[in-house]
Amino acid sequence: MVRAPCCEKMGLKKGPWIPEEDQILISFIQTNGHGNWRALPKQAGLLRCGKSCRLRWTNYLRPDIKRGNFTKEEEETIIQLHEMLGNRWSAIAAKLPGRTDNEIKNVWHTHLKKKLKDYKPPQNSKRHSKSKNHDSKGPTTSESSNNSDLTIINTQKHIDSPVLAPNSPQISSSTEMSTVTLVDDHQMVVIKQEVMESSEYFPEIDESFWTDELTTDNNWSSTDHVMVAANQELQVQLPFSSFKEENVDILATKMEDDMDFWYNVFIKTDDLPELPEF
DNA sequence: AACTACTTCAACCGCCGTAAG
DNA sequence: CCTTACGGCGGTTGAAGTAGT
Repeated sequence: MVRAPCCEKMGLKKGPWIPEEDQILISFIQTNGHGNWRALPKQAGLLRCGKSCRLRWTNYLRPDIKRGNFTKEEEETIIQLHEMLGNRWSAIAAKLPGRTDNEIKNVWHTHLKKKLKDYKPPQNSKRHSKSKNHDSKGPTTSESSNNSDLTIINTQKHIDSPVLAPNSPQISSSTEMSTVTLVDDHQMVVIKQEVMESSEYFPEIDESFWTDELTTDNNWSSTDHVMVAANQELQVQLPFSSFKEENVDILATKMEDDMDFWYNVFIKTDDLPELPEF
């Protein structure tokens, strides 16, 4: 299949949009919508190709676009989602209301990629012992709100060998270091750090290690930060429970900075009940 | 002030999936 | 089944802005 280039026709303008063009496009879409992008510029009287119009609208003129710098929470969400989804910018953008895939892509390439270089834990490598001083880090728990969607049920339940909850369905996913399991009719997720020896990374574990509450993103995606240590089990109450087993995907990704490591827990389902509006 | 190097980000390009004929 | 048209996506570009010398 060979297609003619979008703006092959002579006379179609390229390059930056001027305010007059923006106004024409906005007015036209407000009045007529944008059913057919290809036909739109002609109908609106714009010397642009449909593709250019669509891009201008979706990336810049749409009324629900959020302007300004990305918040720390947004940046963290992008990092987490990118770890999970890769360069699927539109999928990432779908979790960040008001942000466009283009914007996210730019932020990733200009800021976050660099940031992550210093930030990301080495893959598949045993780490050296580290300090147990956890008071300063953990993923922005200090900025978390009280409207967390997830609730920690219990923490610091020491287990010596891999144990799954008795009624655990056959839903689990694991990273190289952890097991994540849905239990109790999918109302709870159990994250277990295993394989490593606790003494290697956490010679002593005290109360201060655990987060008191989970952070919440500005979207429902249940991307939350959960501290879970070697051979420790953590149960987290999910904010919903009526999804179907086969549609649920859970992933715990290990994150690390120079003081701590923790897990970001992603719970993904296409079968969501009503979600809170943000 | 002038020049260069670097960064940012809006916009373009080309490919892909899908629907329609 | 094949072809075509379209919307959407991710990669890339280059102009504009900023920082450094």
